[in-house]
Amino acid sequence: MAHTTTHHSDDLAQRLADSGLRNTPQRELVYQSILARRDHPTAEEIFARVKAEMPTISLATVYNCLETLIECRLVRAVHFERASTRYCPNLVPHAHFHDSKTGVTHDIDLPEELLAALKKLLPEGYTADMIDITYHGRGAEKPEKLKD
Amino acid sequence: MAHTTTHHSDDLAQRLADSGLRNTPQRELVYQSILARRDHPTAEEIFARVKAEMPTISLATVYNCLETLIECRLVRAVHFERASTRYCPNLVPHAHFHDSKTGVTHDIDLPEELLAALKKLLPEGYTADMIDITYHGRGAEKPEKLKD
DNA sequence: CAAAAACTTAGAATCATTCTAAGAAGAGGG
DNA sequence: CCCTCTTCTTAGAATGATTCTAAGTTTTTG
Repeated sequence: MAHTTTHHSDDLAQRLADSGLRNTPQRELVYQSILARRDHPTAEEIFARVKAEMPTISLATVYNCLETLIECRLVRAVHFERASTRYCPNLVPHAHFHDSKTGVTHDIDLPEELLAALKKLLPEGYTADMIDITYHGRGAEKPEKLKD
Repeated sequence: MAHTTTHHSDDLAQRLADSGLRNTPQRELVYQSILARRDHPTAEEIFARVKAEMPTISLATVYNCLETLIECRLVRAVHFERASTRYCPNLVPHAHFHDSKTGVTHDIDLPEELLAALKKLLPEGYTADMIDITYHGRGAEKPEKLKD
């Protein structure tokens, strides 16, 4: 089996096939444009990069391709919870659990030592004013008496 | 010093005064409406609740009051990073550090044991598909060679 | 090749949020 | 009290990211 330098493209083709999806030039290009740099581009930025190679591509297609790549687990979306901002009077440091089935969010208390451990992961000279932690998952089948 | 049941209102008045801001019926009402329940309402939901008491209040005012409350550290915004979603090809579990000075985001590796510790905080029966961790703060004064 | 299915496209639509410009309300000084 | 300055509130317009729609293309399969 000959290995080429297009290793990641093979990944893409494989993953798409696994999901019963087609490999298209647009998907390939969007994927490559994300892999090309170790940054965190927005859809608009990706659109700009990709347009240089394929001037006819549309922004909608870029969004579509990104969604496909996320489905195939080749790319992660960073702030993907794009619903409305929510406001919270609980000022004790805590995390949020977002139930993807019900849409309900509730608070999870954070022990001091965990926060300390998280802060230790930062490189020298970096300081965190706050750490935003959100779990995404499912609650218990038999719902607890926790509220939104 | 006589303590009343309007403890939280006093908090508000105090905090506003500390920041050189006025205490208004709108700010009071928005604050009370968040304290009233232990949930995570959106601006629209707060608007709806508050409108019942003060039908002339506007959505813009609700947004303004919320911003004021956040300034005074009486309320937290949950998904406040409302810029564009960013996409990231790094599939190893990692956190993000968001530099509020430069707007730059970079990856922070997460040790397995820390993830395990986070998962242990969940109540019985809760499972997390993913945990989104974002630090907000400032990088080193002498910038490292880390990229966006 | 024909028909169905999967994709792409441009532009309209949506939704949360912010901006703008004008009007009200409170604080202080005379 | 009245004036003026500053702070707030308001309605509606504007913005910006994303999604939807409807039509056109490409691919696949029979």
